[in-house]
Amino acid sequence: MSKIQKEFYLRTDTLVIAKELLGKVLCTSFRGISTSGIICETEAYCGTEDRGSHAFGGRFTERTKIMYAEGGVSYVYLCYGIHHMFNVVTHVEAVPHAVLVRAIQPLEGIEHMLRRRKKKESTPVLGAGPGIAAECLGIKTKHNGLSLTGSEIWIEDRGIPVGDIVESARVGMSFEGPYKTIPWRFRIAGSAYTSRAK
DNA sequence: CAAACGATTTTCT
DNA sequence: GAAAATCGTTTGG
Repeated sequence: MSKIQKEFYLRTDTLVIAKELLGKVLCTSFRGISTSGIICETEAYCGTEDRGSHAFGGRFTERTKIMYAEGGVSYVYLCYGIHHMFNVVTHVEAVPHAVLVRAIQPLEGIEHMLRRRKKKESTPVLGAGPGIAAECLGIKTKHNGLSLTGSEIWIEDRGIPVGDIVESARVGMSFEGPYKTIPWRFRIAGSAYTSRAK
């Protein structure tokens, strides 16, 4: 197993990074509890031109400033007051690109995931969705800004074969224009662990 | 300081 | 298929 290094995230083509993250293993280790899962679905948010991005138009606030940091850190954001979204910040400093992890296939620590989700075994797709994938791994807003090359959150390349990648429009875009339908959502074809297609 | 809203999920009909 | 749950961030007064 090899942990992905900072150079991976510093590259400038966020779409390529989003696709390459598919099949990688997202790992967390908080307070001695370790969980991990294969990334099955991602979504790219690219900079100030992207209407769907929090950094659209160059917005720079307390919440979004972490997107302007150097690639290789986490951006965790609470949505609808309920769900934690886990993003990977990419690109060099001052360019607000990020990749949202939308779905994982649970690998290790599944019993912890079930406890966090308050489920027995009722949900067949434990990590299929941006909010619940983060919840499975125990990621909360307090983990915003953590380095992905540290010892609490990291991503490994275990050489898992990916196969075909399906591109589609992003979800939750409540505006009109080209960025509403641009295919910046990527998922592993045929995976049962991705969130449902629209 | 108050008000509106969101990169969603779950549950009920 | 539709509606509710729920709170930090953002925006306006």
